[in-house]
Amino acid sequence: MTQAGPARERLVRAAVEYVAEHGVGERSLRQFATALGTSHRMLIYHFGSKEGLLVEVARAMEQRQRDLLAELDAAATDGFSDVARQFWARLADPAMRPNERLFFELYGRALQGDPGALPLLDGVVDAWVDALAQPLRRAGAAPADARTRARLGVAVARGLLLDLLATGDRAGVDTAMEQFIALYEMAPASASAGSRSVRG
Amino acid sequence: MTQAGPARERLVRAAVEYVAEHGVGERSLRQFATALGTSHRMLIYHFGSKEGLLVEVARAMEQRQRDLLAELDAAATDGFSDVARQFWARLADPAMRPNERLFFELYGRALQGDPGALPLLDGVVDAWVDALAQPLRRAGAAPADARTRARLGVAVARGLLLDLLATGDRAGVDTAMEQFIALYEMAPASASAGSRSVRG
DNA sequence: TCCTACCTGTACCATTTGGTACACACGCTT
DNA sequence: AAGCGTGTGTACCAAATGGTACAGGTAGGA
Repeated sequence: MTQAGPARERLVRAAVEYVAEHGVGERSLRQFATALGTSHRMLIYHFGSKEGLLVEVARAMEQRQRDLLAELDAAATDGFSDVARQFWARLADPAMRPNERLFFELYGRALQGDPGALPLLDGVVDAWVDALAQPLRRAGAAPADARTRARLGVAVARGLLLDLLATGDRAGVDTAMEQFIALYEMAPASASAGSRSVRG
Repeated sequence: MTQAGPARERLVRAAVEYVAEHGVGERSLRQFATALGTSHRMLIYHFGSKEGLLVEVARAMEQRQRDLLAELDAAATDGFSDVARQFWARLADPAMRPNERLFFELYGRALQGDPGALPLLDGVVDAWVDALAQPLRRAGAAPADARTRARLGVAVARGLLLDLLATGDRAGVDTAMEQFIALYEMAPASASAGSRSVRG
């Protein structure tokens, strides 16, 4: 049904770029086709179905996320707080907003079971926790604590990005992020929680 | 074009309930109609258009959020950390997940400009920051710091809910939330950051 | 009784939807 | 030359889409 080849690769790249900028919305196969400079016939040929196209776009999005992360992790030199600050500055950069809008749109659809977006959920948390926990352990955190802290960090970043995308208040979210980072700098070195349980 | 009346109220309630459980997805006006026990003709009559229906659903969702918040705020007796724990326990409760799935689905659509979801963005951050900053000031925080801390708290809650909805790992997100709350308990009382800027 | 507001069903509309059938062209091997 | 994998255009399909026209029902007030 679906095909492989250079033409397909080109289409995937074009689709990711287009969708990042314009979103998925209620766009039809034909609308995608004309926007991508091809025909709906070709999209069916290469991806089998509309859903197949969206799955591919979602997968490619995941890959972009990972690439950005790897890039930043490789360039790390200073202490972890500074890495976090640089990381956040990259995420909050206006140039990234189309990507993040798409990310949250697909995330939301995936949570509702949309088969065209579900692949995005694969490791959408764990992959980042793994990648963030590593530098934290290097900075001296105990393994279990590093994972918890990484998980919290991912949540803070995503929550503040949701805020930023809705309000556009860069200064406000920057201040909040700075408070978060500063909290760890002020707290006792091994700020391990989790021994105390959250009550219902 | 659009009408007002008890029948409409009934439809809005039914629509919110249905959409909370099944999401918006690509559902057609007719699918909504039969699911709501009415005809697509009636939805057009009461809401003018499909989009009008979704706007109303989004508005009602916002209201539900506020109601939950007000309820918890009114019942507050202990220190803020305990209020936060109770609050989180409510948010993380499995019964709330359909609502939260819908919230994030609509949030994502709104970020992409979907006119049927845009009303959700109105005060989607500020209303919560206002409501959280108040008990924080009562607990002794300086006004500006209370707002920053509230904003960070909203981000943490939303980020961890995204995590929870994707992974289902209640224990993991609970631990992360507990670490976040504990951070403020361990840090110096007036943990005001923001004097230091995030570099680009 | 008539009027008006609210509510609803049937039938219909043009347009668009995702997907298919089929013919065809290119470049490469055999 | 023949065959093959890859790619593409045209034409078509049944089904579904959002929305409308129109007719009518029911209640209450004048």
